[in-house]
Amino acid sequence: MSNQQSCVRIFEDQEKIQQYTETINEFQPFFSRLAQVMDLAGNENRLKIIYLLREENNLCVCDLSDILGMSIPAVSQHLRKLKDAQLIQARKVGQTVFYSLREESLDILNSILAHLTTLQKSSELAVSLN
Amino acid sequence: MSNQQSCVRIFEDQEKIQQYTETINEFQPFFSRLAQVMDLAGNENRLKIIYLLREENNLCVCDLSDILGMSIPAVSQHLRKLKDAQLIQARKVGQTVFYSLREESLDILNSILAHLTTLQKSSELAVSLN
DNA sequence: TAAGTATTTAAGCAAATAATTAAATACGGT
DNA sequence: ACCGTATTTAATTATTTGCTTAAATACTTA
Repeated sequence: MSNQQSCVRIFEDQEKIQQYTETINEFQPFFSRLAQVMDLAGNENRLKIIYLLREENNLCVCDLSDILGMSIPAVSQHLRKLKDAQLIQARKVGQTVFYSLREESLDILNSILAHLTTLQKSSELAVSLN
Repeated sequence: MSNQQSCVRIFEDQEKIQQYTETINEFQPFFSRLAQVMDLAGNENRLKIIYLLREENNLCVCDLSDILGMSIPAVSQHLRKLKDAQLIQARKVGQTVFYSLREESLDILNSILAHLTTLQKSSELAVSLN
């Protein structure tokens, strides 16, 4: 940010801008975490994985690969990211690894997935209005 | 996907897998749109822009640049993406462009931003438990 | 302990992302 | 019509992403 040339608006409210700068700063860690979660949910395949894990707890890499038509390593790498971010957990039984959503992430993930039906409803509405 | 070699699990439920494949397929457009929105919110600076636009409707590129300490073009390009995805709208007054959240996207954006306070609360709780 | 299965890891690569800088556009006031 | 301001657009670049293929690891069973 070399180019710190503020605009020269007439009505800019320097105090308000200062205030928001501070608020943003104060909430920094939460913006960071929230963006991380949204970014993970922002990949279509990962979003489907999250959806499937909520529908059917304890799916293995294999199941997800079959359902989504993706290669095993591709699925495994997505799962790793979700696990690194503490959104899911793994449980190994024999040579099979079962994944499930973490209790602490249910809230946020459910609220994301809730919009699947919201979007569906509003698309039905849009159709019926034609 | 050349490597379509399903695992040879004993307890795989072929019917269930088939059923989920269909469900995923049926919801495809909604997964796609939801992932798009999440992806946009999954960038920390964009998430802050969304937050600021909700707090203070009608901010100009300049304001956002000042508050976030980002270059004007960087902000402008983020705004373009949000606008392309129909999440925000622009209103030009003189040479200033005021941005605001679109009515139709308030629902989903509010539900995302709600987690800022959720996360803050749970971090306070975590601290108090020490 | 050898062979087979489930999963992870590593290396490589094409595409997407987010910034920067510079130039273009649009508008207002003199 | 000219100058200054607000914003957008374009070109470039470094980084990240999501996949592929191949190899490594872990566990089960014969």
